[in-house]
Amino acid sequence: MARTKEFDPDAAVDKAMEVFWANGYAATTPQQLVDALGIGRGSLYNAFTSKRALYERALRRYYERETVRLIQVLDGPGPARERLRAALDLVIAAAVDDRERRGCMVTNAAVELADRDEVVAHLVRRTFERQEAAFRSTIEEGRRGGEISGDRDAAALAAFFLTTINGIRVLAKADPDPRRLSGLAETALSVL
Amino acid sequence: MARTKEFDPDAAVDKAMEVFWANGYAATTPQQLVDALGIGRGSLYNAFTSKRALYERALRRYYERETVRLIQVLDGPGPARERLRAALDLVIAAAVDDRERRGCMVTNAAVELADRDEVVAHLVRRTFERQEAAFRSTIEEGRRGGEISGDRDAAALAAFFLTTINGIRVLAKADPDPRRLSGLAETALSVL
DNA sequence: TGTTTTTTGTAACTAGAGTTCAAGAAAGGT
DNA sequence: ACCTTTCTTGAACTCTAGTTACAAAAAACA
Repeated sequence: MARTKEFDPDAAVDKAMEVFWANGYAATTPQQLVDALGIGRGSLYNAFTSKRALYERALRRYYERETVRLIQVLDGPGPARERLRAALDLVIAAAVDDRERRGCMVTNAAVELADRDEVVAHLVRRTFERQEAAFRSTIEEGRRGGEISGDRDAAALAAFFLTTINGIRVLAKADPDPRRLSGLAETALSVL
Repeated sequence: MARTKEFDPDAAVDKAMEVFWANGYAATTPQQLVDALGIGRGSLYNAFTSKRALYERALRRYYERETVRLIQVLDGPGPARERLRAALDLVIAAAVDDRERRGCMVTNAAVELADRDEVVAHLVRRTFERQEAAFRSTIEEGRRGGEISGDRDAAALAAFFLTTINGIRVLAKADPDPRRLSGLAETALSVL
């Protein structure tokens, strides 16, 4: 019938994700992609159509791979308050361990592209919505269990936490100081 | 002695600032700059050396022009608490009124370049530090006046507000909904 | 008015971006 | 074994980025 692909497209998207994540969209060149994926230019374009299309797949992959981790922590077991803390700690740990300071690819996409690319904007919004929803249900649980008092509504608090993690990612780009970032988490949690 | 420039370099930097602000660094082309500044390529490079150098000047100009507004509000008259609210409102109003969703050029620079460009990182840090300092002294004033109770230290709160405004700017890139953003300010202020 | 110095506009240049294409190679069905 | 199809490689192509070179012009001042 037909020749079979010599590379694994799924693995290739993972590698492309790393490149775009580290460099952003505009600053990434086809050459970098070719080098990182270890395939020829022809195969690259045959398999992925265009830089733009590959970026989109990479961003979706990032969502599946990285973004869910936050949600898993929030949806996990344990007291709601501790889960919220764990979620912030996860974001901080990711920023601190990130030697190249690539940050979060969704945050990066939001800032670099969301204002000019409707598809990217949509993807970013979707990601934010899911994270926000996870924050929200955790807060609601904590409220029901009497663990979280306060009177502020859960939706507002969820949006607030989403803002906080994005703010942390921006600050960490300039100054990924663990102590400073931990203090931020502490302060943010005090709204509860 | 020598011929004089036909264009105003200061005004040119302002225009360059607008272009970089709207498009980011990598996505901005010399052609766009030439068009926006209304000068020839020769003059552009004669006066500003390189795209990179012009970007740096544009970013510094942005700091002088836009960033001080926040600080002015915080350093202004009135009760500390109201000044903090006014500062958040300023950020939100800027985001909402920003039809092109260019966001804040410093936030954009932080995300796009701070991880690879030490000079930009330094500029961003400097900007953040000043804003943070303004938040801090406002909080300390409020504390002294008994207006702001709480026990959390002013430095931590200032860093927290800095995080919040950057988070707001990221969210606004994807979804600049005034109501949502106002709720965020409300929630953030409740830490006091 | 001439000299000097800098600007200006335009052309030119190199490098690489982003993509396409032609020719051969593997896979599998008949 | 052959045919078809899809893959691979690598060269090739176009276009523009980013910068430089240069000749003409124009302002300042002697």
